Amino acid sequence: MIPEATVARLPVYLRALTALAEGGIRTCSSEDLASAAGVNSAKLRKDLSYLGSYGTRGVGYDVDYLRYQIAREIGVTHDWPVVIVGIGNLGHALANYSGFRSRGFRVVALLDADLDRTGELVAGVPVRPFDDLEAIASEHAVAIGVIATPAAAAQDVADRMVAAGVTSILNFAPAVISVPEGVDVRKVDLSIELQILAYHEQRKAHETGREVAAAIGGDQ
Amino acid sequence: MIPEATVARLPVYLRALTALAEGGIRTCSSEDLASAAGVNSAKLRKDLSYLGSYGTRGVGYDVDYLRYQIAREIGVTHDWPVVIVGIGNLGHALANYSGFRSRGFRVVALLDADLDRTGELVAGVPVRPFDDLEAIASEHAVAIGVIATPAAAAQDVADRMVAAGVTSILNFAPAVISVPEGVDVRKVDLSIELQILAYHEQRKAHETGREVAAAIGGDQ
DNA sequence: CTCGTTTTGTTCTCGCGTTCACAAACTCCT
DNA sequence: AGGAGTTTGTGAACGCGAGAACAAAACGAG
Repeated sequence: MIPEATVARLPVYLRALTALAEGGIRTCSSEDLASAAGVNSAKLRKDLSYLGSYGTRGVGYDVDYLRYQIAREIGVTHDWPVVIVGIGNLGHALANYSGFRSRGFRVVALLDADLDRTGELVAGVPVRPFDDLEAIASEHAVAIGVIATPAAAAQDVADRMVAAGVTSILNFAPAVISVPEGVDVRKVDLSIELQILAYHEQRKAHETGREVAAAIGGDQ
Repeated sequence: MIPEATVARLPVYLRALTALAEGGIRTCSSEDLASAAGVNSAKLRKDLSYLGSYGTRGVGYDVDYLRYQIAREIGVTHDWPVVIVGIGNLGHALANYSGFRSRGFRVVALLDADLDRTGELVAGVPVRPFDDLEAIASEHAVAIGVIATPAAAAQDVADRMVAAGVTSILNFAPAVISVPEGVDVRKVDLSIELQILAYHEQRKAHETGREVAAAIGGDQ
């Protein structure tokens, strides 16, 4: 059993290894890979040790071999079919995102509740009515769904996805969705990320403000 | 000092409180708010206790009051100016995202290195050359920048942002960027999120596969 | 005023994740 | 072959966050 924190970093290592491979590098030390991935080398080695012993002491890791082992562990040696629901601005961006195709995912359908959009081509894939979800999910054995709808629709979409056999959901809608046991949900929320930055930014401003105040006003 | 894990949840509470307020609810218990935010009530109360004692025992929390206190703590009682660099599909989506404006952020500029885009209006804001970064940053006192460029450009953009006085960066490019001490970076990576889901999906498939194998093959 | 009910704020314990530090193992050079 | 130099894999210590459990405080009924 691989710890969740490690699982979340494996894709980062995979990307770093791919970058190294594209740079023509065939072997790397844990130090090299760690700095490419933005973590420290002890953590990297421990993470990799959960997968097995794929390195050679005194030498390092074979880039291609390790890359394959991580890809296999994550499960992206073959493509996963994915449906995207909600073809607004974000849905468009996701459909066009080339990183999906190149990293183990294939967008098999774009769905939107707005029937005026039906037939529109986005990134070469036609938009279809949301009601086609069940047919598409069973036809392509879709296990992963992406929600890019407004918040109000998110729970309904999630329910329908689960009923259609989807067991992993990536939710971009700014809403908390509840799903049955056994279904995984990951949430990406743009404005929450910004608010977290704002908090730290405010603290920095406070700090300097205090320093300035102290410098000007002295110790009153 | 508020723990980082708590800081990351405050925006979720803020959003849940806003939803409750819009539903006309003026008072709520920790249990109510916790379920709206998708956490358990003990954790919620502990998180809120870091801010102060804003509840009333036996009664609960005043929705508007608590909302203001959290907004103040996060620092979104006033708007933060934000620049977005890279107006591709994702940049478009971000510029159009209404959640920014309504949650304490104001997009003051859209920048793109491709001069053919200059002047194009996106969500009412004109696209300007990337070289205007310094002028815009100092004019509007921009502290927060968003990177929505391809991976190859991310580090350069980050360096320029830091030089222009940006001290918080939200990075959507699939690349690790390094910044000096004192600059905060948060990373949002779409394909990494999907890969994490893929890992769990594969494990589920394995599980059922084993169960099926066991059911068919017996205990050999 | 007193007692029972409700709900917060806080203490305590447990488990996970991170990091340090080092032994084991491999290469290279002499 | 042997020793010096590298680098991995892992055991142990430490710190942080999650959750349970409870005491303190407010409210309302009689």
